[in-house]
Amino acid sequence: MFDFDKLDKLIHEKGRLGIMTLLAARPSWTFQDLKAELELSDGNLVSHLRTLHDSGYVAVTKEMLDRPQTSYALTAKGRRQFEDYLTILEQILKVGRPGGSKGAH
Amino acid sequence: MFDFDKLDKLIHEKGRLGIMTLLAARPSWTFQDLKAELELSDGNLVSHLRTLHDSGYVAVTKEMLDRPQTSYALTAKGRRQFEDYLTILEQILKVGRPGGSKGAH
DNA sequence: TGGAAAACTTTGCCTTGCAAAGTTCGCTTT
DNA sequence: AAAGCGAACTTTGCAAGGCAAAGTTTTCCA
Repeated sequence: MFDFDKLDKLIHEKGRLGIMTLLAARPSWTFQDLKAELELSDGNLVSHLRTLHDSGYVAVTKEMLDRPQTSYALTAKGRRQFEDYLTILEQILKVGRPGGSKGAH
Repeated sequence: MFDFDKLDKLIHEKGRLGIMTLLAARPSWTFQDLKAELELSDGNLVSHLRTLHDSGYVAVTKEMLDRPQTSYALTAKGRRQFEDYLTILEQILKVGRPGGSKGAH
């Protein structure tokens, strides 16, 4: 009926889902911008980003400007995986809303 | 930008997300039908259903036909919560797919 | 030299999912 | 009546993983 069990565990976690969504929305994000937008602690944000990087979903760029600045972007793999994830979200919306947009306020 | 942190933890878990989606798709499901559709073990399915019931998201009906048969349905609260959840999924789809359906295969 | 900010590490707690095995209960069959 | 079966549920134990808090390193600026 729908492939809910194929939801990528790495992406399907609130914190990382937030990160992946932002990274998909815009080509590059600084650590500070992600932190401000997602309201996560330094430690948790770094560790989620490392998890995603270790899995090859996210590319990391370190610069030294005025201050040190690390930027993050999706890799091709990350983008593919996220797109598959979104496809399942669409299935859920379709199945979970019988009759289409009937009940929408 | 989007309320990813408002994703209901009770719903945002693969197993229970599957359950809630099915319950939203059709008024009533037997335990056996849920089990067949979701391919979860008895124990896990029961325990997820209990979690949802304890939170007032799911109503339980026990009958004694040929065999014992327990059925499950969403409560009004469960439906509301799930609808809110779906709303956030829509935000994610919108934000996570810049340019709309541009990249869709 | 002292301090601030960015980025990252470490530690520890605690929740929670999951698998596996066992239990209860009512019906059916012999 | 006794045995067996299937549905539904409980229990136990393990292991993964999120989260918070505090500490560390490095570079720039006053």
